[in-house]
Amino acid sequence: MPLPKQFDSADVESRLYEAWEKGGCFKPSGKGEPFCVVIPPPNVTGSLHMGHALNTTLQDILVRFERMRGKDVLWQVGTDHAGIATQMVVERQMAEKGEKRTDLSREEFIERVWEWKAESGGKIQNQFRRLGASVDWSRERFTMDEGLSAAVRKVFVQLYEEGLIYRAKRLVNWDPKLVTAISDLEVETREVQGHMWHVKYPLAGGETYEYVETDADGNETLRETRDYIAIATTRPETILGDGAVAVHPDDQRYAPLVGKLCEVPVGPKEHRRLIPIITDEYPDPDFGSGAVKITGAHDQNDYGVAKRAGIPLYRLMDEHASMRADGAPYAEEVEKAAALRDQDGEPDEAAVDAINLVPDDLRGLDRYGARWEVIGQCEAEGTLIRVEDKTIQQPFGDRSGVVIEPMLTDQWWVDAEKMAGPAIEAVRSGKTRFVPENWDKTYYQWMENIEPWCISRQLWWGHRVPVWYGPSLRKSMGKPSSDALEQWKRGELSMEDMLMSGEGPERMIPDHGTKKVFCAESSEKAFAMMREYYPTDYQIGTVELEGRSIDDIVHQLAEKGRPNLIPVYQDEDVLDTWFSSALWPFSTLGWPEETSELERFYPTAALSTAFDIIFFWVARMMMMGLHFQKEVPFKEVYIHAIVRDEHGQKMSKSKGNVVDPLGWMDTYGTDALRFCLAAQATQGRDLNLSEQRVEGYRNFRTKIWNAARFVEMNEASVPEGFDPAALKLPLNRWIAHEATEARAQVTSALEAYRFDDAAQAAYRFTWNLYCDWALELSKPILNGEDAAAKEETKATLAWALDRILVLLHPFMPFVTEELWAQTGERDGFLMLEDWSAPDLRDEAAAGDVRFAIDLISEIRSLRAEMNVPPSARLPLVALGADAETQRRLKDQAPALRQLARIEDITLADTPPQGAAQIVTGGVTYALPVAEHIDLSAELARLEKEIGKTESEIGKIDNKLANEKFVSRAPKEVVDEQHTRRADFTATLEKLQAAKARLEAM
RNA sequence: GGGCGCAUAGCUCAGUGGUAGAGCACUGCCUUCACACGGCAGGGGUCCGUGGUUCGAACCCACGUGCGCCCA
Repeated sequence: MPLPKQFDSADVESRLYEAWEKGGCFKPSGKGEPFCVVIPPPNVTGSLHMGHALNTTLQDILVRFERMRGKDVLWQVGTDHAGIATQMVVERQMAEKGEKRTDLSREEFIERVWEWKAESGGKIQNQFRRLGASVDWSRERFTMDEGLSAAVRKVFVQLYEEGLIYRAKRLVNWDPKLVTAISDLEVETREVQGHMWHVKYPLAGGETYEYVETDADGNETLRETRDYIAIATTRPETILGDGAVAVHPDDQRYAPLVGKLCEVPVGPKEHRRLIPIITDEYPDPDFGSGAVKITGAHDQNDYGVAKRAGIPLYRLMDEHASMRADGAPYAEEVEKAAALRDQDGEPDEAAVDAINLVPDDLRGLDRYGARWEVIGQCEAEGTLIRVEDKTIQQPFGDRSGVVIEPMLTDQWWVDAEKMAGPAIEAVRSGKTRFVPENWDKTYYQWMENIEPWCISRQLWWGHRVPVWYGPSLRKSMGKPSSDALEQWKRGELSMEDMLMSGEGPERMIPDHGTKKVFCAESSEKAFAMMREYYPTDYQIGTVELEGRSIDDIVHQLAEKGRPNLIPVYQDEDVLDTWFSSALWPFSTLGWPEETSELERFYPTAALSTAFDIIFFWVARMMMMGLHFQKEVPFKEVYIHAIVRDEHGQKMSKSKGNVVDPLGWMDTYGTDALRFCLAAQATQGRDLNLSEQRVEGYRNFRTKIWNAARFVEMNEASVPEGFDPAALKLPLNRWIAHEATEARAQVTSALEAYRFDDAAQAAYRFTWNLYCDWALELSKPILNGEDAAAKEETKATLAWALDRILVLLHPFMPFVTEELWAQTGERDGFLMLEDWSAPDLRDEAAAGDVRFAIDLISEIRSLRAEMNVPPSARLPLVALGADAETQRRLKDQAPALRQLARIEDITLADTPPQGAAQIVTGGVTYALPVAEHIDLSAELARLEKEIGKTESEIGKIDNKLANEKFVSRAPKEVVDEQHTRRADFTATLEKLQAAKARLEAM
């Protein structure tokens, strides 16, 4: 069946992908050197965007290349569970039916998420199939599947036991809409129009000072007596939680105030708090007033200052970023704050956090409502100096779209600093190498300044923190009297007194006021730990808090007459999705089981990803891999570009310039998109994607298709026992030579992750050598009389086409596989074909064919310039040709006749009358163009050639005249210049002779 | 403020000590029997600027200008 005229990408793509998968082509062969790549797991709710398309295409190119080279390739695929995104998707779905997550129990909700995943969670996987990704689907993993969850729990428990995971109160990015901590990655900082409010903080006790400003030369520009310090803030509502005012230690304006107290200028007048004026390197004397208010619980920078100076961190807001409404009336809370401040030593974090410094009238307002109230009060009191319009950087939650509130909360943390050491060392020592290598700087910079990693999220969907809490034990005097117990139940006796009222020997009893942590890989193990810990006469029961406090539960149990039942509960938080992704290179290979895959494929060979997740993912995989496997997770990290639109703009939904890769795949075919992405994947620069370029590569695909049709129409095929090393004709030996060169170029480019060079080398060989010259030069032979030459040429064309299919397969898997199937009797799939081929370089044959190519090109150029009609045939006269040239002319005569439309070829010592002349390869050729020749045009053309040649000779002469060049430059460079000069001079002489002959006419 | 980049043809980009390249776009010619998603030919460049190193700089170094991005 002949090849169809057109390649139908839609039909071929799905059919072939299925065939590959069915044929087991994506599975490791079990033979050869192991080569493993783990796919960066896409979000299970995600769909394919251009970044995925690029990353997946590049990986697939590498993987197909290595597979064809005979390596034992495992491309490990899977998705991550994307805690927030997935929970949101399911909640949105529920909302459509008028349901809320909290209508369900946690368990029921998680069940719903699994149902959603079963129905709709496979979208991006199918899109990977459309891209042609040769991943091993039989090993697909999901971060929430049983094995990966076991890995997560094991890692958590071990790190906890090693002290590398801990619970602490620190500042996090709090999303008040989603009501959870989120990672830096999920925070998008945007410039928005805002304001800067300048506010006076009166000095305590009405003190005054001389405020002096000077210019750069030290001249005084302002002097006044002030009884306040001015601060500037973009968030006036946080004034309520100020713990200090900070100035730069070198700022002379405020030097007299350091160590003094000033007044927080809002809240009821009679309860104004006094806060210290301190120094810190953070305030920029040139920014605002130079004095910065410090609200440690609601600002990253302030947090640092407060921590350094021991300033209390007053939390002002609740989980919805509304002003706190808990605690005692404001007057009492202020006193508590003052009492804590006056205590010696560091204030207790929890005690400070319990203090609510929001004045009674502002409690329950949202952040912005409170802001206007605060401004209003300042204005009324005259402490508002001025309001400045200002562009400010504001953090937004990328999923919720609301302003992120830096907030002090209790979270689980990984002590990343301790784990970073080996991860830094692994890159320094070259165990893991970044490509391009300058990305290691980004890695070092982050690793060396790494912050504790917040791993807990206040969600339901995810790996639940494997920690259970119960009361700790403390000593008691024995069993309390039943009277005391009754009194305690009625609330007439404190628990303490009740417990101490007992008689008999001392014993351990639960103290519900303090927590005991049980960290274990399963509830069973945790339960066993508890059983061990608690006295045998207590029962242990697991409860879900579901919004209740443990005190309430304890009380309820007591009321029900079950004081011997100890309620324990699991931590309600889940872990950051990145925590499970950090284990990806070994968890997907089966860890914690000791699998043969883990043994064989870890460390993996290469990781391909974009630079923006070096921090969030690459660095963390390095830390976890080194900690748990004692080896790096991958030997090389290829960092590819970010895909931008054709004008270099970042693609974003708001700009509306997002290109859907699937759309282009529909229009141009997957192969064209893949080739385009590879050809543009240069190192060290972003990738500006243009539709015209994809179109160009679609044309390239069509070109290959048509070349194959040409081969087919000539009934060319590779015969049994074909030996490309035994070819006779220069043309055939030449294309074998070029095929060898091309394969070498593509191979070394791919080994160096130079996808652009690899694509270009394959493109050039296919189009500019095979199609433009091999096929064209074959035509006179195929149409000629020499049967043996015909057979050899047909066989070679078919063989060379096969080489092209092999070479292009990693880039364009579909069209190449289809042609492979359609153009011969094949033993198997092209994708499993051997990449290697014998070295068939032959410079002599290459020289012969290049002679023809050069001469044909020169003649064509001359004809075009002389406006010789394409149909006209011209005789060619070689002037004083040497023996080799004569041989070549004889050999190449059919080619010259057909491709340069030469009539016949003769040798002469002097040119015929009225001939245009060209000089190439040291020989002058005359083309009697008689009726076509325009004498002056031909003279002008020759003069131009002469001018160019003279200028080249001039440049070389300058060099050679330079004594220092001759004496200091390497000999071969000098020799080369002599050779070049000789060549140019010979050409020049011949050109001048040609010109002289014309002038003589 | 700290860090990382980029600046080469109209556009998008390779090149990185010795001869300036590609693709696309552009111009002219050609429906020739694989392909007009094609063929042939052609035009087009102070390699951002200024210094320095060197026999020699688009390339190495310094400074400057402009533009990105990351961290704070």
